[in-house]
Amino acid sequence: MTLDEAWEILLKHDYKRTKNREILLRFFDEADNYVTAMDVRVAVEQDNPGISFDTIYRNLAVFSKLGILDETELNGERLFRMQCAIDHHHHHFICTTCGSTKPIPSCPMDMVTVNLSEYEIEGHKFEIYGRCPKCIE
Amino acid sequence: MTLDEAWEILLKHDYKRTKNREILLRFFDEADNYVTAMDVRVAVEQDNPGISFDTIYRNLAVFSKLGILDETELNGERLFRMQCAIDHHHHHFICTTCGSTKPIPSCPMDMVTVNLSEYEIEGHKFEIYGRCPKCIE
DNA sequence: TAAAGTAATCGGAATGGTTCCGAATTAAAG
DNA sequence: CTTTAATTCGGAACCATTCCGATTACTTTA
Repeated sequence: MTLDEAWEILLKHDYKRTKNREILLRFFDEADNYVTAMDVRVAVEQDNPGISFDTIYRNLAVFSKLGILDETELNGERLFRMQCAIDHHHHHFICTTCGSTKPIPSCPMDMVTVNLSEYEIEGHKFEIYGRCPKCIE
Repeated sequence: MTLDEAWEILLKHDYKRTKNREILLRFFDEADNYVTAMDVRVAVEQDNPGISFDTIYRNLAVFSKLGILDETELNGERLFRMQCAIDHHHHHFICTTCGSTKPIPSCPMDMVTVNLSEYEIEGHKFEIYGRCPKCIE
């Protein structure tokens, strides 16, 4: 997802164009790993040294809700990254060392044979964890 | 997994047979939903009113490490349940309201076509979330 | 472009789940 | 029965996250 697409979504939902949101989005636009709120805090320090965690978490939650960011969890920490540009639904391998990802084009939901017709499905999660080539060395 | 099997594993790894472990295992043996540490605390109150969270978490971590319990995470909370008796590897639908589960026999790892040969795979997660028939009403 | 209204931000305090710590207790081995 | 090491307790500490009241910054409207 590009910066412009993100802003388009935000403005459409009546969120204002603020300096902090621009800083956050720019950061995620360049990073392509999953990062924590603390990572974000450190990374945007030169742009806004006094940015509060309240602001970070509040906006990350908004971005996540609107589908601008992807969110997952590892060892009790929340991780965020820019939503992939790839148009069709897919999943990821996630490096547990650096947070980098590799897309997995297929979705296991297509192959689930169990009868869940009486169940109300809200979502699903498929992720492969490990170490990427760079982090193995 | 039965109580006896759990104890067999624990003793084999030189963990002692204590009252608290027995209480915890008995509880998980009867419950078949994913529960939080707080749920455990409340549930075992009559057996040991003064049981500390330290004891609960410490033992749950041991059980989880030894494969006696299954562990997952939902909305920032850790959830535990007795490891399934089903012998072959599988996954679960998890009710976000009551924590009950339904097995999904297939594993998406069998169908992943992406080349991950240069990656070191540590694990994977496939879960479907939603509401079970009982909780829909 | 000034004023008004509302959203967003800040700093710090509060929260909630989890872990740590030293002292006391308990299980297993000798 | 003693000894030794693991386990437990209670409470403090920790850490990520959220809440709060006061302040600041957008956007709209005139």
